[in-house]
Amino acid sequence: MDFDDAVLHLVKQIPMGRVTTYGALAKALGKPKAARAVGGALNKNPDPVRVPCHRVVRSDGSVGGYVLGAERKIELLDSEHILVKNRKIRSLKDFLFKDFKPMD
DNA sequence: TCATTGGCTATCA
DNA sequence: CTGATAGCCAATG
Repeated sequence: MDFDDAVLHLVKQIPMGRVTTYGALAKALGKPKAARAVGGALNKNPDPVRVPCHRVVRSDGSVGGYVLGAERKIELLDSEHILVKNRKIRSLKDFLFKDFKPMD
Protein backbone atom coordinates (compact mmCIF):
# COMPACT_ATOMS: atom_id res chain seq x y z
CA MET A 1 0.00 0.00 0.00
CA ASP A 2 1.61 3.20 -1.17
CA PHE A 3 0.89 6.61 0.22
CA ASP A 4 -0.99 7.66 -2.88
CA ASP A 5 -3.19 4.56 -2.69
CA ALA A 6 -4.13 5.44 0.86
CA VAL A 7 -5.04 8.96 -0.22
CA LEU A 8 -7.17 7.70 -3.07
CA HIS A 9 -8.85 5.30 -0.69
CA LEU A 10 -9.90 8.17 1.56
CA VAL A 11 -11.03 10.40 -1.29
CA LYS A 12 -13.03 7.54 -2.74
CA GLN A 13 -15.20 7.39 0.38
CA ILE A 14 -16.17 11.03 0.22
CA PRO A 15 -19.97 11.00 -0.21
CA MET A 16 -21.86 13.20 -2.61
CA GLY A 17 -22.27 16.80 -1.55
CA ARG A 18 -19.29 16.55 0.77
CA VAL A 19 -15.78 18.01 0.51
CA THR A 20 -12.46 17.79 2.26
CA THR A 21 -9.07 19.42 2.28
CA TYR A 22 -5.60 18.10 1.51
CA GLY A 23 -4.60 18.82 5.08
CA ALA A 24 -7.55 16.83 6.42
CA LEU A 25 -6.60 13.86 4.27
CA ALA A 26 -2.98 14.13 5.33
CA LYS A 27 -4.08 14.28 8.92
CA ALA A 28 -6.29 11.24 8.44
CA LEU A 29 -3.19 9.45 7.25
CA GLY A 30 -1.39 10.46 10.41
CA LYS A 31 0.75 13.10 8.66
CA PRO A 32 -0.84 16.52 9.11
CA LYS A 33 2.06 18.09 7.25
CA ALA A 34 1.82 15.84 4.21
CA ALA A 35 -0.79 17.94 2.43
CA ARG A 36 1.48 18.33 -0.58
CA ALA A 37 2.10 14.65 -0.76
CA VAL A 38 -1.66 14.17 -0.81
CA GLY A 39 -2.05 16.52 -3.72
CA GLY A 40 0.77 14.78 -5.51
CA ALA A 41 -0.95 11.45 -5.01
CA LEU A 42 -4.15 12.69 -6.60
CA ASN A 43 -2.26 14.24 -9.47
CA LYS A 44 -0.44 11.01 -10.11
CA ASN A 45 -3.70 9.04 -10.15
CA PRO A 46 -6.10 10.94 -12.37
CA ASP A 47 -9.18 8.79 -11.88
CA PRO A 48 -12.19 11.13 -11.70
CA VAL A 49 -14.52 8.13 -11.75
CA ARG A 50 -13.27 6.06 -8.86
CA VAL A 51 -11.70 9.00 -7.08
CA PRO A 52 -13.74 12.22 -6.87
CA CYS A 53 -10.65 14.40 -6.58
CA HIS A 54 -12.83 17.36 -7.42
CA ARG A 55 -14.21 17.13 -3.90
CA VAL A 56 -10.81 17.91 -2.45
CA VAL A 57 -10.04 21.58 -1.96
CA ARG A 58 -7.50 23.73 -0.17
CA SER A 59 -7.78 24.61 3.50
CA ASP A 60 -8.38 28.26 2.75
CA GLY A 61 -11.42 27.34 0.68
CA SER A 62 -9.91 27.83 -2.74
CA VAL A 63 -10.54 24.92 -5.07
CA GLY A 64 -6.83 24.61 -5.67
CA GLY A 65 -5.83 22.89 -8.86
CA TYR A 66 -7.17 20.08 -10.95
CA VAL A 67 -5.73 17.87 -13.66
CA LEU A 68 -8.72 18.60 -15.87
CA GLY A 69 -8.63 22.27 -14.99
CA ALA A 70 -9.75 24.21 -11.93
CA GLU A 71 -12.74 25.52 -13.84
CA ARG A 72 -13.89 21.96 -14.44
CA LYS A 73 -13.48 21.19 -10.78
CA ILE A 74 -15.60 24.17 -9.82
CA GLU A 75 -18.28 23.04 -12.21
CA LEU A 76 -18.40 19.64 -10.57
CA LEU A 77 -18.56 21.12 -7.09
CA ASP A 78 -21.34 23.44 -8.15
CA SER A 79 -23.17 20.43 -9.53
CA GLU A 80 -23.10 18.86 -6.07
CA HIS A 81 -24.83 21.77 -4.39
CA ILE A 82 -21.49 23.03 -3.11
CA LEU A 83 -21.52 26.77 -3.64
CA VAL A 84 -18.33 28.19 -5.11
CA LYS A 85 -17.61 31.92 -5.38
CA ASN A 86 -14.82 33.12 -7.64
CA ARG A 87 -12.86 29.90 -7.21
CA LYS A 88 -13.51 29.82 -3.47
CA ILE A 89 -15.77 27.51 -1.48
CA ARG A 90 -18.30 29.37 0.62
CA SER A 91 -19.27 26.98 3.43
CA LEU A 92 -16.40 24.58 3.07
CA LYS A 93 -16.52 23.73 6.77
CA ASP A 94 -20.21 22.96 6.43
CA PHE A 95 -19.57 20.31 3.80
CA LEU A 96 -16.23 19.23 5.19
CA PHE A 97 -16.18 15.45 5.44
CA LYS A 98 -13.72 14.07 7.94
CA ASP A 99 -15.20 10.77 9.01
CA PHE A 100 -12.58 8.88 7.09
CA LYS A 101 -11.87 5.26 7.72
CA PRO A 102 -8.17 4.56 8.33
CA MET A 103 -8.90 1.63 5.99
CA ASP A 104 -7.70 -1.74 7.18
C1' DT B 1 21.40 9.62 -2.60
C1' DC B 2 20.35 14.29 -4.41
C1' DA B 3 17.50 17.42 -6.93
C1' DT B 4 12.95 18.46 -8.79
C1' DT B 5 8.16 18.84 -8.71
C1' DG B 6 3.33 19.09 -7.21
C1' DG B 7 -3.82 19.94 -7.05
C1' DC B 8 -0.50 22.42 0.18
C1' DT B 9 -0.48 25.28 4.70
C1' DA B 10 0.68 28.86 7.79
C1' DT B 11 2.64 33.31 8.69
C1' DC B 12 3.91 38.07 7.66
C1' DA B 13 3.89 42.56 5.17
C1' DC C 1 -7.29 40.76 0.74
C1' DT C 2 -3.38 39.74 -2.25
C1' DG C 3 1.50 38.48 -2.66
C1' DA C 4 5.81 36.59 -0.97
C1' DT C 5 8.35 33.22 2.02
C1' DA C 6 9.36 29.30 4.45
C1' DG C 7 8.25 24.50 5.87
C1' DC C 8 6.97 19.68 4.96
C1' DC C 9 5.96 15.16 2.52
C1' DA C 10 6.09 11.61 -1.05
C1' DA C 11 6.96 10.06 -5.83
C1' DT C 12 10.38 10.18 -9.83
C1' DG C 13 14.49 10.43 -12.45
